[in-house]
Amino acid sequence: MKNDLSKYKKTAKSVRKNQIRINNERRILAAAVKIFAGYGYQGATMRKIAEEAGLPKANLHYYFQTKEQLYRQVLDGIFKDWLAAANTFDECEEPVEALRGYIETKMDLSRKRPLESRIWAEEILRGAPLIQDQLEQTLAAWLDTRVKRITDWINTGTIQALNPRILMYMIWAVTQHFADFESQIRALNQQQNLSDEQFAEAKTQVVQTILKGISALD
Amino acid sequence: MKNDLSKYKKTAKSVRKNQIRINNERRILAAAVKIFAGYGYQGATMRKIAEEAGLPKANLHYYFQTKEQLYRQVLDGIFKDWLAAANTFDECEEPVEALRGYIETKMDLSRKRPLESRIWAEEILRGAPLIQDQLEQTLAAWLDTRVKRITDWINTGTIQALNPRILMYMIWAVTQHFADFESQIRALNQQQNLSDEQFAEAKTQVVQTILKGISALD
DNA sequence: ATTAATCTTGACCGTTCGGTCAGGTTTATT
DNA sequence: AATAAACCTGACCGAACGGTCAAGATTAAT
Repeated sequence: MKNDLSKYKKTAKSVRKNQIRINNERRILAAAVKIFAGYGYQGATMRKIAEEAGLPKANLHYYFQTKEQLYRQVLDGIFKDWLAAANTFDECEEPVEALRGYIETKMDLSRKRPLESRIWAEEILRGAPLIQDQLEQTLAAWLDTRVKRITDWINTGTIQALNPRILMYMIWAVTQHFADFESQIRALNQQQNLSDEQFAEAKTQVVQTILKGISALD
Repeated sequence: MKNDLSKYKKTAKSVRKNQIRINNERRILAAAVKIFAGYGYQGATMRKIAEEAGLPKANLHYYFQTKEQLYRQVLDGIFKDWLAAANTFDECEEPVEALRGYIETKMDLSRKRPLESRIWAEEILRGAPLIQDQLEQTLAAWLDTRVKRITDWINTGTIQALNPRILMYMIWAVTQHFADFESQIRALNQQQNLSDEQFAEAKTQVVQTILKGISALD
């Protein structure tokens, strides 16, 4: 019960966590993202994370009781980022701009946070043992709402008839591929990561191909 | 040196491996595919693979000296399947049918061999530590040749101008997504894997979207 | 200044890992 | 029938794992 948050209710000042705790939790989480992304859940060790964070291993267990709990918090952070990006889907009324904005946001996320994308991908690859509930509830609800929007577009003749779910799977697949398969792309690009120019070209082509593919352009 | 193959050169009959060896290697490899796909390289243990194969753990080490060597053979098998599928790209002269055939073959492979696709994906996710050479040589050479074909199509005006590499990345991303992210798709499909009908629909839509997206249709 | 709460950490623990090996059994060769 | 080659496996090993703990150091509250 060392980390029981109820202890903070005693004084008004400590309703907010101590600065020491805030700093160390942040350091540990940042290190955990790097190590989980680089080695996977099983391959990551508390020792490696501790080294990356510059703290003794026992200190990690003071802030996060178990490796699984630390991993869960990392996943929670990733899911929040994902949902924030997902909301860009609703910013435009019109299908072309809504889809373009969403695809571009997802591409930017892959570019800026590839480690998080890889942790997510590995979790799904392993059968989503820890996030199945979130997928079946939060993600499924999010998808259902967007499926309805796309269905409306189809019914009003704004875009061609298609299965909206499969469209979303395609968008997720392509955008996340640039983060998840980065090492393969690098091996096929003279052992160099995509430059900013190359990535910008990829982003444009992905948007164009998908929008054109569903007859939303021309 | 127990497994040194030179021992088979002694007699004409044993140039071919014994049936016992053939059978056991096959059993172990099949079990290894299941376990590596389900738990990842680090999460997979020789004990789990032995249980799945119905053999004592020490017997695995008789046929495959180390876990890494067993894993390498699994990866080699996957790469061979991948290359076989890749050759369907060259079966048609014409871009629409060449691309359609390749996309459909990749979709079928994801449907029939999802475990292998996931093992491959995890290896890439981890930075391709064991297959970097194959990516940089065999795969890069394969891609270069197909890039030239696509460039010819562009130059003759058969398809619109685009970056052929990015097109291939998109095809790989989308087709493999149906194997690699199966658990996510299941969570979004009432906890049911895609039925044959649903998968057939996905296959059609993926082909249509990509071909239309590069202005190869209509 | 004193006390209480929080933070820090080296040393340690039981478990499981990949891998080894001696010695027995089965199969192939002559 | 005898010999050799190949196969089988329970018991074992050192290393590394996640996690614990007591005791000291630091910070916050009074």
